[in-house]
Amino acid sequence: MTALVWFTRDLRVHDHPALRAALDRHRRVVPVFCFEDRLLGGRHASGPRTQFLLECLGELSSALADRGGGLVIRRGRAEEALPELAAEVGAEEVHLTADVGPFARRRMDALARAGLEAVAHPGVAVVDDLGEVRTQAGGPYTVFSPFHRRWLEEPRRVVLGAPRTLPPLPSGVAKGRLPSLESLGLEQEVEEPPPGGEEAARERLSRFIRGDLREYSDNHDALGRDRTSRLSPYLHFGCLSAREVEERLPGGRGSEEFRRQVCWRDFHHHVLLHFPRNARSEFQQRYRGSISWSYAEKRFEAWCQGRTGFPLVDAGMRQLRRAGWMHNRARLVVGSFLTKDLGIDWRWGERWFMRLLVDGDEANNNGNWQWIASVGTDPAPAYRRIYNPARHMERYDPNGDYVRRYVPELSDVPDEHLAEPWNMPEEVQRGAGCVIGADYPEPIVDHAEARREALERYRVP
DNA sequence: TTTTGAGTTGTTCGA
DNA sequence: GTCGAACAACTCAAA
Repeated sequence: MTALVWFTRDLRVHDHPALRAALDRHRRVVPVFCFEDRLLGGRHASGPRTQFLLECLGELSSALADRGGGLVIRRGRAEEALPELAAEVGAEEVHLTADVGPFARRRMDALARAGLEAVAHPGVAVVDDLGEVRTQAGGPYTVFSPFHRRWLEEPRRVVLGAPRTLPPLPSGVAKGRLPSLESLGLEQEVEEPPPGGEEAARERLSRFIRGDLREYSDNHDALGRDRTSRLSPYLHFGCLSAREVEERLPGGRGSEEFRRQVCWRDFHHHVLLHFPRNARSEFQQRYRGSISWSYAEKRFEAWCQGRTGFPLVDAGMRQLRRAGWMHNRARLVVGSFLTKDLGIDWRWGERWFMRLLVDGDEANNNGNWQWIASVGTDPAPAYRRIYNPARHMERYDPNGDYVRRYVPELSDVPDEHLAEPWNMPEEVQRGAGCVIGADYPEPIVDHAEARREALERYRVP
């Protein structure tokens, strides 16, 4: 008996329930990854993320080969390529890790229609059956805190080790080759991307647990220090299982806080599972079609390029361009700025993030964009989510380390003018080599005025 | 069914 | 500079 193991966003050998189940039940196991043009060229296409994916796959392939097996690479629609491969190797079922997005779920249905039995296993979230976490009334949760309380009580599965050995691939099966990024029609737009792969992921997790986790509660919001885990890309592609991450937390205040952040990931996945239409429209019905979003392209472009004239916003956006990643606190500030100060449709911001973020994840990205746009699951009123970039800089980047790292024009601006450089007297501007309007942009909006207009927009009957 | 407590991460204004 | 109040009433989830 032969089975396929279809890898999607679970690119690891440790703690992999689908792989383990296939090995337990079948003598021959054929691991496969399928490049889908729909994903590579669709609205979530991304050069940086695909490059990261290629690195993960290269390493996964070696890890499987080191254990006696291998990874088959195919190109095309899964519901065509997988039944084809199944026929080649005489497999009747395919094991995979269940996912929550609308696309992943449609794809799984298509596979069933194509006549290949698909067996889904847990492995993306911490909790096994996210859809079955229910309120007492039997419905899905839409507020984080009650979800979190319940989530802490949910049963957990046992963390699995990596298999020691794997059966060899059937002789004669075409293994296929990893494509190059260029051949996929994509380019690496990011200068300093994180390295992909399970090894890098496990190394980073260990380092985080030994180091910054202890002081995580106090430091995770400090932009200049940047003591976050940076595990998000690895969690997105499943180089690490979220369940194993949780299991390895040693306890204590930092662990509690970090675990709560991991719970947000499960929460966003839970919400998207139950409300797939969120992928395209507002979770809150009262805001669907009732807010007149701006589509001002020049302003959007200024935001994308980090040239808004607000140092913290620009630093965040340039970090995204440079690293394919942005500090969470900065994501909130740039998100608030785009949707509240510029009044631009949150979907534009969501799309730009998906293009550059190595950790770009439909559930998390959509959930967080809707949250900061005040159209999602956040119960707080919009006026509490209009962030002042200057106040945020004073609070979370008081020495300007973060801003100066990513906005070099401002390196010599004195601390007291860094949050609002447009208020610098002219001779100070010249002294700092930063003339506003020449070396660094004028602010593209007046925040106080933009705030008043935003409050108007959200005043929906 | 009704009631009750609570809701990630704020900002501004005026005393 | 510091502090408390206002922002605007609403909906979720559990008891």
